[in-house]
Amino acid sequence: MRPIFHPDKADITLGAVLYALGDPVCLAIVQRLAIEDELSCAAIEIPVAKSTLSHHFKILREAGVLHCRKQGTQHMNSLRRADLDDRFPGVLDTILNAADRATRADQSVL
Amino acid sequence: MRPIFHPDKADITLGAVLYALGDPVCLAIVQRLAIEDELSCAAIEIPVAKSTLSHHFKILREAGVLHCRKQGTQHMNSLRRADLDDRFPGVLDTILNAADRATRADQSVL
DNA sequence: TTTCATTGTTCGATTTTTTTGAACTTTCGC
DNA sequence: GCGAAAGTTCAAAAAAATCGAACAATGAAA
Repeated sequence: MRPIFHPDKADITLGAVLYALGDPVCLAIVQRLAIEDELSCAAIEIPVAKSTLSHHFKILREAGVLHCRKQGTQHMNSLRRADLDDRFPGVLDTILNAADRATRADQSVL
Repeated sequence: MRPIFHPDKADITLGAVLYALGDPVCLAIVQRLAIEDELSCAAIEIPVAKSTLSHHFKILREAGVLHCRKQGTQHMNSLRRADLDDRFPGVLDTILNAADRATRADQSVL
């Protein structure tokens, strides 16, 4: 069981973050995490295979978008809000804002 | 020669915009357009095949990120800043801002 | 008006990426 | 220990990106 990798704040690249947010599954995960604070992988109801979801969480984690800690058999995920805001001010917030409005307007990103 | 399709402002979706911006080639195009105002496809020096570039411009255009008008044999492209800002306030600006800072820090998105 | 060069699109093939189910690991509760 | 729950890994299948070649459209040159 090797430790879970997280990039240093300074190593977070805009390209990786945008690539992640550009994926509808990842964006949906981020949207949920924006509300729920901390979630296990299983807690996110998205119609994709377990292995696919696992892959997307890895993308987000390695991009520096979320932090993951093990708790028993679960992986608890949370947004790295402070790090992202420090590195790319406003980016996450404006996107979440827009996503939220789009969702309310019944135009889900999925 | 069929007319060039552009989505109405109201039909621009965040998903499509983020998908486009999440692609390094598209992001590079948008970055250039943020500075240059209007550019032909050929004016953008990016190391991809002509047909690939054409494809990326189409992605951006159909996502509502840029507008394209024909001028002779050329296709002149420009950002749909007002429409994007109206629909998703701050999103384009903060991303361009972050991209610009990343570029200056020699961490090109390409 | 007949070339000819320029600009960009379209098409089919190739390569790359994404998605998936099955098998596996880890951890906890019984 | 045994079995269930939560994720990961792996190899195969499906989907998407990339490319070169052929094509269309326009303007310029002859």
